[in-house]
Amino acid sequence: MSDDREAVRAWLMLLATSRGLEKAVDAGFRGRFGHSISRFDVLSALDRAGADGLRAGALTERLMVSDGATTQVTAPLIREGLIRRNTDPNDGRAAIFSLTKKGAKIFADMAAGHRAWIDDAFAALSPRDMKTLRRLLAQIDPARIAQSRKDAA
Amino acid sequence: MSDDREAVRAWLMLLATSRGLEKAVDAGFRGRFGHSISRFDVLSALDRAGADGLRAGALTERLMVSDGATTQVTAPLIREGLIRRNTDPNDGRAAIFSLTKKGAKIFADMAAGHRAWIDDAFAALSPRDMKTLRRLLAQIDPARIAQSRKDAA
DNA sequence: AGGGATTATTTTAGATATAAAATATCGCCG
DNA sequence: CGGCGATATTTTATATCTAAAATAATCCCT
Repeated sequence: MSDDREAVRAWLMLLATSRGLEKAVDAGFRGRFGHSISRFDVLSALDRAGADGLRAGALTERLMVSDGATTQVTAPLIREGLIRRNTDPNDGRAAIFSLTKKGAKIFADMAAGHRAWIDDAFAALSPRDMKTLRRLLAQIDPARIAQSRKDAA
Repeated sequence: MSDDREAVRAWLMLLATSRGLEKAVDAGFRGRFGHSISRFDVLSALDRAGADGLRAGALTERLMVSDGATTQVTAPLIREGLIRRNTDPNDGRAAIFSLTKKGAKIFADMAAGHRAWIDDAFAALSPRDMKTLRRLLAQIDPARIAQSRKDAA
């Protein structure tokens, strides 16, 4: 094991940057659209999925949250008519979520704002820097922690 | 504005990596010590502050959370005797939090686990990579978002 | 010194997350 | 074809977080 703490320092900085950006983006969405970043994530996933929509399980996977969270975050979006929830005709257990026309329109506006904010925050980085950043991030592997914990047990 | 979406792609990756690590570390702390990552952050801040401890406001600042969250996250740590809360003798409004001997001991154990987990997760990166990563992260500026939002208003 | 503005923190109300229990439906085996 | 284990989702009980109201103590001006 190395004697310094380069990895911990990098991790603390990664966490601070991510939290800072997340808060700023969330504040932006709430202020301009009255929706949280979590709801934007839902709209984004459903927008990508297209007309077929996504089953609750698939949506949960893309959002990286628990099943319960998906049920809860979709509820206000349904109430406001941005997304709809249908039961799969082939499987009565499955729920299928999809964007409404209204939801698609609002998502487009939110995505444009999001894009502009992120471009601002990353303005100091060159395209090459951003590629390097992605390459480095790709090498970080959270799964190794769970593995290491299992080995220790 | 650039025509591609390099910044958004980098941001999404940054967010996913940060969330993944945060969840893995939190699960590690909960499983091995019965404490959340938030509580670890409190112990860490107080450990650095030393015997003098930190006022509630200073602690809030270091944790990057709201005042209310600080009150709430410290409560169970006080109940379990890991930290203590004293009123500043020179200012009856101010609360001063500091580590107890028991808290310092538990923090040392948690910090060792944390260090090992992070080293594992970052194992694929060279020390030079980690310096590069920190340099790139340092150039990302969430404050530009708030600024940009204000300008637009 | 008295009293209102300021400052420090806690409390409260509401949003969002998780884990686990509950509910509902499906699919298959005998 | 009837029932039981597996699967999909929701509900419930907690844990945290934020924003704003409430509480408490200090500062400072006249």
